[in-house]
Amino acid sequence: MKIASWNVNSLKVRIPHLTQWLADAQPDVVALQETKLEDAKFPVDELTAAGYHAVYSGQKTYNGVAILARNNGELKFDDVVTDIPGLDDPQRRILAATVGGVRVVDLYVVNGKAVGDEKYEYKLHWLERVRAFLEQEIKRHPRLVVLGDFNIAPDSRDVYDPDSWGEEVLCSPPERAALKDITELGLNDSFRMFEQDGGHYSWWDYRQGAFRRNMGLRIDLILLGDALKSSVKAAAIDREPRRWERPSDHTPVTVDLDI
DNA sequence: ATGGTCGCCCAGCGA
Repeated sequence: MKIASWNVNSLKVRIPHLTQWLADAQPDVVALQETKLEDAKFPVDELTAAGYHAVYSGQKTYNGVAILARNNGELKFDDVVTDIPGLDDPQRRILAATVGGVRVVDLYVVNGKAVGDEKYEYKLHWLERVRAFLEQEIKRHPRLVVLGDFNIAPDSRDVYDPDSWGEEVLCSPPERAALKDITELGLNDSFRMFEQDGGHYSWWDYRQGAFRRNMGLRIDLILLGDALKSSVKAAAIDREPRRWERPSDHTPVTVDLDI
């Protein structure tokens, strides 16, 4: 089973990129973030034509998450969750579903704007509520995959210039501690199971030719529950779609599981 | 030295 995560930064704009990438990469399950679409406008027909069905939790203009699964007759969605205890949140950032025997939790983590901003305080609160939810999820579903745009670079290897970035938002110690509280539930950063070096990023700012200069961050993660660790055959970042015309600022990340 | 790009839709915010 190949599982992917991609922040598409508007599914309406990126549907050609998504359908091309689905054809190229042939993933079984794909978590999307920043769809920026109301559910009534979700591109069901285009995705059906591409061979995928979907669950989605969207809103106008901002946020929005979706999970796609290949239409091969086996990958049905069960136990869909869009809201968690302790977060009465109109922002559509969380979507959980069971598919193919795997529990998938798609997250579009709050960006936080700047350390100390009220959005930053909300980010830390949001992450704590998500941690509590995941603690319950992994008990019920040991075969747990938590993936998405975490808006946190786990350590300095995940930042193009850690000295200049310092302890700003996406890299601040409290954010990294909140992520550690999640990974310590027994959720493993799949990319780091295969690659220890820095310089591998999943997001590059649209400005300053950041992609061309590889000035990026690795903030899109696929965390695998301990029960899935022995099944992982590969984890990768696919930079190709970031090279295409009118790209998302994020590129897809993937894992291959032998299940 | 300052501001630099997208996407939402047309003003300015969020990332």
